[in-house]
Amino acid sequence: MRINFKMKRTAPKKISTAAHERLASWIAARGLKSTRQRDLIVDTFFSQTGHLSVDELVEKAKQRDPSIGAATVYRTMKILTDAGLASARHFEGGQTRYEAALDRHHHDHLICTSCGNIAEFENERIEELQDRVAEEHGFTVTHHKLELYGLCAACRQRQSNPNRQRQ
Amino acid sequence: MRINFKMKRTAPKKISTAAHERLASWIAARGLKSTRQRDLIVDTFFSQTGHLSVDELVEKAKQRDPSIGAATVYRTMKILTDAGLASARHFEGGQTRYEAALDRHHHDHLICTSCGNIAEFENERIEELQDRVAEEHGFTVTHHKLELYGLCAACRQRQSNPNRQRQ
DNA sequence: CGACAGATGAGAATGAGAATCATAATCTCT
DNA sequence: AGAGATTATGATTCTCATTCTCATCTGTCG
Repeated sequence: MRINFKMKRTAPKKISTAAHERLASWIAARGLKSTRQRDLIVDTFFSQTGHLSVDELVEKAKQRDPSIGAATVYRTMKILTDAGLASARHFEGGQTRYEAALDRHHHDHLICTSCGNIAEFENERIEELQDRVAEEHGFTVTHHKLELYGLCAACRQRQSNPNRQRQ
Repeated sequence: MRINFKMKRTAPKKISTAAHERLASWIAARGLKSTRQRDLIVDTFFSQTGHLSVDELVEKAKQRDPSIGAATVYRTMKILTDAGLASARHFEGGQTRYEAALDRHHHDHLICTSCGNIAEFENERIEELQDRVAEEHGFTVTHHKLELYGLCAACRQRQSNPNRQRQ
């Protein structure tokens, strides 16, 4: 199954200065350097919403500076992830996707296999049950992955009314 | 995180003739052919327990017939999957792992990130909650992925008693 | 400024898996 | 059993995401 994920366009996001500050101290704390490219990529990332692939990020970054290399984007996203400012997700489809993680609660995902739309949800009850299951098996859970794949409302509609809404 | 998954050694499995029969009719039904290699690979797969990577299968198969090619193992596992006799899992670590699927209930997984041990569980309540969540978001779920990562009992013990049990 | 550690970009390397292709094996029909 | 048609095999190549390498460049700190 080859899915063409698209971004979810939800609330507009203000470019968080908190993120920049946290990144700055993270970088300073371990002798890394602050560079033009890094800033540009970070800026680009935080000015988008949704779950971005590296490819998409590279494309957006190159619009601002065509000399940006893909390797740098990979490297930068790794730093952001390590600093807790982004989190990497591995949905079906083979690419890693990143989402902003600053001050975000843990959440899981609903993914439309038709249009690639990604919705998020939290469910405390499910988490509790997971912990209980783990406990019963003697496991200590460090992280988990819960992804629900299927059709979003729009795509279900489209499939049951195939005569309308064809591109 | 690079995890070295190992097989879970649970109940011994008798080499299911039911599986062979089902495969035979599947193969017959679509004009495929029954070959020595295919049989060998299928046999090898069903004589193992747990969640096997293609690599591991290739290795085991080559022990019986060194001329077996990796491509054939990939192809055969795809056929088994299509026939509903195996199911492919994509845990962290990058490789696809296959488990026998004949007459098996749906289940999810607990994965030890230290020793690679994989335990299985079913939880009807979690499934119900997932469906409810999906419904609230207008999604129709076709499949899902629930994986709990952490330390199994043995590895937790080992880590809290680091002076014992070091290799 | 100057040295040096860290960063960059291009391209090569990697690894899992799919595709290709010439050859080989199997099935069907008689 | 033999022929012909078709599928399978194994080696190799290809793809794709990601990482690595390396020569060069750039912050940073004294």
